[in-house]
Amino acid sequence: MSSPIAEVPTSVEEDLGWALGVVFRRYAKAAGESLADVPGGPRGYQVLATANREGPRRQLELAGHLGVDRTVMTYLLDDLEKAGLVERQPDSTDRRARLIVLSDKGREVLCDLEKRLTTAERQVLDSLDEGERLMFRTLLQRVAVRAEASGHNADACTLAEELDENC
Amino acid sequence: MSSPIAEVPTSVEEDLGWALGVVFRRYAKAAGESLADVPGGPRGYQVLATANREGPRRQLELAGHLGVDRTVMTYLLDDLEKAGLVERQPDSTDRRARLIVLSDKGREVLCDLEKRLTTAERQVLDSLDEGERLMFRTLLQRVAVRAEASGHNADACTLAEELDENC
DNA sequence: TATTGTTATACTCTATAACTATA
DNA sequence: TATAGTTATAGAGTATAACAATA
Repeated sequence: MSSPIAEVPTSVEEDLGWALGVVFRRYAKAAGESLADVPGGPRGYQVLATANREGPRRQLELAGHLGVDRTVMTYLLDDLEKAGLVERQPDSTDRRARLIVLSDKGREVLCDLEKRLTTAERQVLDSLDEGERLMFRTLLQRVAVRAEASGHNADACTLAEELDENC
Repeated sequence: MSSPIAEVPTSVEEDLGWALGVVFRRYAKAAGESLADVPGGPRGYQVLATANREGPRRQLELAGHLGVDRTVMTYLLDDLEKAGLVERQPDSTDRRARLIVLSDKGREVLCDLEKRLTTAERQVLDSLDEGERLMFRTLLQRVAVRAEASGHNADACTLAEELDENC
């Protein structure tokens, strides 16, 4: 009905960027709708999830983990704090820094949000069976963790220059 | 050195959205740097690649395939056309529409861009071995093709409501 | 001097609305 | 009346710069 393009599955070799973009946008849309009432949307959720999983972290750490600017993190936390989901607590080891901790309400809300997100995830990974889903998530997670670790200072031209493709 | 978060690989069960975001941004950054001189950057490339692979398509089709608004597509094509990489040709079956076709120069450039992108892709998928890379790309492609097909009219609440997670 | 966090500002990107020309 | 494409405008999101407090 809509676009006649890509109804024929193309070779796997091409368009990693396209596939990543489609899946990312699809998930972002589904998650955004599921979390429409959450301050900050999917990002607000990620702050809650990270603070809950990793324990109290500094704003700058959270910003790096989420891939946003520190100024964005300020606004995000303002909203979450106004909603009573997190608190900014002083860091006794560095009085410049603030540690982000979940409130009791934040923990409650987080539990509910995780259920909602499971729905969104199912929608996106609908075309995979149980085993494939696990495989996909495992590989994606590995790529992501590695990407974050080697991270923000991308070693751009370090390892590649010579390539021979059949154009 | 940078953020101490996520150096401990977390359970696969959580944070699909986080992993997708990290990998997507990582690829976008690498691709953006590789294609800095291309009109429209990675999107310009995708227009060229799609037009080459699928043959002449209408602007609206391309916009849907790339996940951008039709107005964005206009600007994008303006730049690509100015650079002599594509041409807007009349569609004999509908005089309102324009078919996007690659110029000879566009085909030349595309070949070079594909080589560059292979570098970017290697960086991103660095942590996977040969077999895992193929598996990951195959699964991702499947998810993406399905996402685009079932597509833009997401059947949001169609299949899920009941969920039991251990919070 | 460098860093954490905040605020205000500017910029980029994208979508919205109005328009032309076709159907 | 509805659709393909263009243009101008407004809005959302993001980054930049300047600041205060602390290291």
